[in-house]
Amino acid sequence: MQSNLPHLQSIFTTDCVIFGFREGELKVLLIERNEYPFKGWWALPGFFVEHNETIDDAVKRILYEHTGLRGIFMEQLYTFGDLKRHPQGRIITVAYYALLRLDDLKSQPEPVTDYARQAVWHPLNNLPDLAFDHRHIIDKSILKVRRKISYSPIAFELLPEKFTLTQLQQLYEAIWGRKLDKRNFRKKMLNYNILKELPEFQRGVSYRAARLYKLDKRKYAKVFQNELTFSKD
Amino acid sequence: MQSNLPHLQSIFTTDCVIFGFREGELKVLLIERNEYPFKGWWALPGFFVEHNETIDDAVKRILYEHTGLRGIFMEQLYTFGDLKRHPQGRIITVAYYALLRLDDLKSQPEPVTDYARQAVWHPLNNLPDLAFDHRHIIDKSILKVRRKISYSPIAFELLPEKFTLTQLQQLYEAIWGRKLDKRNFRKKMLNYNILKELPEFQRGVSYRAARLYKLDKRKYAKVFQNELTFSKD
DNA sequence: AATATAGTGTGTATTTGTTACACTATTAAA
DNA sequence: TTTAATAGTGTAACAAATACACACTATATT
Repeated sequence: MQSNLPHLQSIFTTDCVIFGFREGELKVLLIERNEYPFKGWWALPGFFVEHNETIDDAVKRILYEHTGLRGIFMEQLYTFGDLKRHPQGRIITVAYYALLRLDDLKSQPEPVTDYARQAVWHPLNNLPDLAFDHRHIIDKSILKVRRKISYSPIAFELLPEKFTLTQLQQLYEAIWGRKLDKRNFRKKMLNYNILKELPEFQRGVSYRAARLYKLDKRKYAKVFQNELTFSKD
Repeated sequence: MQSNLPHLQSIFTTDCVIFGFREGELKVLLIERNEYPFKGWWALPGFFVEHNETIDDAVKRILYEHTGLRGIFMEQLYTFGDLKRHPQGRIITVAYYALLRLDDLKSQPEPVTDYARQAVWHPLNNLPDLAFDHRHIIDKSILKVRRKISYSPIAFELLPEKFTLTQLQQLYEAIWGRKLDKRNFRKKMLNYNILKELPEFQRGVSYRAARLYKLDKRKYAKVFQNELTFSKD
């Protein structure tokens, strides 16, 4: 079936917007392309989808290659099929976004693939020019994440297992791009009843020791039964 | 580029969940397939995407072929790429949903295409068995529409230009599958400030003449600047 | 002609959620 | 030990969502 109908054949790829959070700001993992077109440009990690491979599987592969991790939160974003998005003909891309705990990374990401010269975390607010329509894809991802964290607290996927409420608030502020009221934020978060207060405190980061919390996954699942996808199989 | 890399070639299609609203219930347009596989089964209208055609364009084509109308509200839903969704090999489908004013239809839909034997509006609550994973696609569409009408009043796309608040409420009730309080519904809708009260009344439908409203498109656009896509170019 | 019915139409009280706002306790660094 | 930075806490005003009860009218049935 693959070869009979050449005018119906299409090549397609996935591109993945991988978000991380560090130093109070959102980061995106970009690769420097080592292939034409756009050789030397920054781009989203992504690759072709094989004809015997699920799209999800292709994304999981890309995530693993770039992070060495499995079980990363990921979700399909949108499929882009403009005729001119790729200079060499119409290539469709199914874009995903993923949320990553940067603390889980052992080291700086080193791309296993050879289509990339390097992979670097870029602050979202200061992105270089990007290949193809990748800037557009990132913008669309942010909008999605922004909307989604207001009805499903996926933000936790960006934090270490144990976190302070201040960290959580800074994360929301980074995603929404505006300051939040500390007391109101805490009230609301604790009212969700999905956080477990830990006996421990975080020391050394700030002047005063800060209470640590972690996500209560049972209650979390109860309240937000939206099927969240993770890149582990 | 199309023929060099056979293992990267995939065939893909779009499938379109076309919703309508009549007699107080949501309807979905289904076709009876005239081709194998699943010949004789009910399925979503959809077709192959040509390699020199935008996905949006393919959907617009399908919408026009089945309704004779342009300018229908449509939005991309999700891209399905399971290996087993099509018995003859992996065919990716980009699913869209569309909202249609049934009153705009001149006549019963007659498929121009010959892959369909007939096209029939089915009540959403009583669907036949469907080909492929089309049932799954429909379910996902409903969830999307349900969520979307709470933050963006796309429901108007299903109503005639002039409508009563009762009709609007019945539509919301059909989409959400639950009764709403009449007074609260009216209050909320009128508070959006996107409805224009008409001097006219609707007679003959109910015992009492009912006030007609129409959408104030300027204010609507101001408040909900979410890029809504319509199938006109 | 009387009556039942289904639909339209309106206001208020209650609850719930959102926002605004200021001080003390603790720790680190000078 | 003094200074500066951050953690942590409660309440009042306001806005929004919800619950709730009744009056009116056109039509259909008896």
